[in-house]
Amino acid sequence: MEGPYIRRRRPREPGYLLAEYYLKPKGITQTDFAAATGLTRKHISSVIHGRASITPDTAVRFAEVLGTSPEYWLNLQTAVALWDARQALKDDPSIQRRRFAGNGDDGPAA
Amino acid sequence: MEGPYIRRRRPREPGYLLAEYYLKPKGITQTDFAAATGLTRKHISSVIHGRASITPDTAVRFAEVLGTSPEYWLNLQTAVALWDARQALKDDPSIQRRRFAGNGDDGPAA
DNA sequence: GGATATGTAACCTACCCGGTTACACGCCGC
DNA sequence: GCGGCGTGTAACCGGGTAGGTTACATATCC
Repeated sequence: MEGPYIRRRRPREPGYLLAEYYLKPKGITQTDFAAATGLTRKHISSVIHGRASITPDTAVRFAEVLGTSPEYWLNLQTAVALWDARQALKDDPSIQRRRFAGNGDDGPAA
Repeated sequence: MEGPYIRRRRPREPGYLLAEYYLKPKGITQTDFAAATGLTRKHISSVIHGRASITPDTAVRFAEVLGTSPEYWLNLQTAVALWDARQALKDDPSIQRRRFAGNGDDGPAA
């Protein structure tokens, strides 16, 4: 194998999962969910459409209302953010890759 | 038991672990590490002292240079951020807790 | 006295979270 | 037709913060 496993496709936005697997099945409107979380209707809409991301604050609010764990929502978000960061830095020459990696595969010691 | 397990004390800053378990043991200076990651010396110092947090961008840079996973650094950071968010929202009245929680412990169905 | 490593302050730019207000559209029931 | 509801979205704003530049101070070691 060559290198760590990296998703080929961008992970789903957490907002998609919120709408598809929580709000829709339970028949919860965005308006009601906004009221329950203490956020604005507009902000919930932004999250669902991927224009706003899940912050720690948002994750705790979602978790408290839905009875899930905050880590669940936050991990979904960081997966997306990490994927984006990897893409952006893929060939960035300002990084000296494996410069201080633990094992001695940085060439012969001589 | 009552409620989810929550750390009593704030998790360690990832910067502390960077300095204590990576830079110091390997004899890497902040200056060299900054050069290797493509960040500024000042910014590395800020991360180590908890004045700047690990973003996805930073996590990827650290991982590439040290040969670890980006998730490692990012998870350390989100653990701290989540702890802070939980504290800040602990008694926030704008959240309707368990309003849409799945199981029916929201009272008798009458 | 030099060079090196670090902390830190002031200042700046860019980004983005989350809010407010307002308008437009589609659907439903009357 | 018309009003209410749920939703999308645009414009605008305040505040926070990532990360940079420059500069100065300190401590250590040669």
